[in-house]
Amino acid sequence: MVRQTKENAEITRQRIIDAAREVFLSRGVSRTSMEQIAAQAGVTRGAIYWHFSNKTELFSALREQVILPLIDRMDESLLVENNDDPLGQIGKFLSGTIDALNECSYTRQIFEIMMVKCEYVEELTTVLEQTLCNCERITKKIEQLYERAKTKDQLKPTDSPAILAMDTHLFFSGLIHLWVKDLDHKHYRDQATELIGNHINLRRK
Amino acid sequence: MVRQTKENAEITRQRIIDAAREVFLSRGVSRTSMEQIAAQAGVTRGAIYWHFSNKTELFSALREQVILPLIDRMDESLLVENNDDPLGQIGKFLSGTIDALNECSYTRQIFEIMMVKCEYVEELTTVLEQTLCNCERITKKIEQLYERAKTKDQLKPTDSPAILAMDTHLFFSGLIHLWVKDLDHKHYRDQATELIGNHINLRRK
DNA sequence: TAATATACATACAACTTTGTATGTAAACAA
DNA sequence: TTGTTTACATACAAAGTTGTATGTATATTA
Repeated sequence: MVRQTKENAEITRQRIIDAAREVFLSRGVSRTSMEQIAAQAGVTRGAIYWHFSNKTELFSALREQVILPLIDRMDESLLVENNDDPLGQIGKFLSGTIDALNECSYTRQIFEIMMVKCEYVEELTTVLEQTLCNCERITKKIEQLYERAKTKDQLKPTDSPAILAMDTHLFFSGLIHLWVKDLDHKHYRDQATELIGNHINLRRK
Repeated sequence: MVRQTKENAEITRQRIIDAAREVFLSRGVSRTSMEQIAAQAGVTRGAIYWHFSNKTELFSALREQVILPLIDRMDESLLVENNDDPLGQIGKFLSGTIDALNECSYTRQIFEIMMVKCEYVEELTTVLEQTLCNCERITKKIEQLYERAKTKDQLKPTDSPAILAMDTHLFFSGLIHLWVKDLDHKHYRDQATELIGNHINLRRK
């Protein structure tokens, strides 16, 4: 097979991405060679270099396939809509993200790659900046929800929405990190929803 | 110089570790070669291979030089001693760790290496397990302090020490991660102490 | 239907990296 | 003082990795 149809080419491209995910996960991004990815995908390096100019671009494609939809999901889930339980909405947003990880092994694996099997140097430092930037956006949206919770009298009057939002964001960052690292479901994976519930309840009036 | 005294050999060994830290930080662990470390240390690969059997062992030596003292510091700082402000003691423990990062650039750099410039695969997966294990220990100690805070009537009566401890641990994990990534001191590095104070105050009766 | 662009496979050259083997001069021990 | 070990430097072999150049059969287009 030397020349495929457009559709087949797209399939090949996706197979390469999937192969990269698998090899990245077991060998780490830096240690995997194009040859290893090609072997896993059942093609030659030629195919990879035709679809991607180098390993960094392949990694970016892999990452964006999961991160962009996830960001979209977060954004729409945090839309400040008419809701008479803003505090509960925050909880649902957090556990919804965990659910997404639980339900989709692709997403889960790519999270693991990004968090413990990837080195953020040179071309990839921008990825970290993007992540921080996204954190900031989400924190602001959470703050809006806390403000609505305050007007609905769900919070303790002494607590400020800005402080609560930042605290929740830090809590959730820690949870995500430990969730990903908790491969044998010892302390975080199975308890995540409960931990989120507890965190939210600590804020209840 | 072909044969050094024991003391000089020890100096060389430390120079190699220091060089590794610097190169790891700028190029990532996987991408740095022994040759690059040797050049930075002003020796040849021969010297490195005499002191360390391979890059993994060199990395471990580098890591333990910082992690072990830090764990010791945490442990003694969390010693449940007679203290009439256990809640404040938790806060001091957390900000003390941040202070340690602020004060020692070695520690700071090695944290950065371990968190965003290193891939945890194969030989290094045990490091992640150790980290989780240590987290568990610290959470338990924090829980003890929250229990003392409860008996001292510092907490809201509805809040349980176990839940508070876990929540604090997740908060702090998130803070450390974001602190390390916040290279331009935008949102976390300069505000860390304040964030910790807010977190503790959320628990106050 | 002929020309062209596509979607790869194959081949090649250059460089890097690793581990080890060997050399060696000085420190140390007897 | 003479071996022996130490603390490296140097040399070498083997393998891996990258990017590109080139080949090629088939879609696609005009």
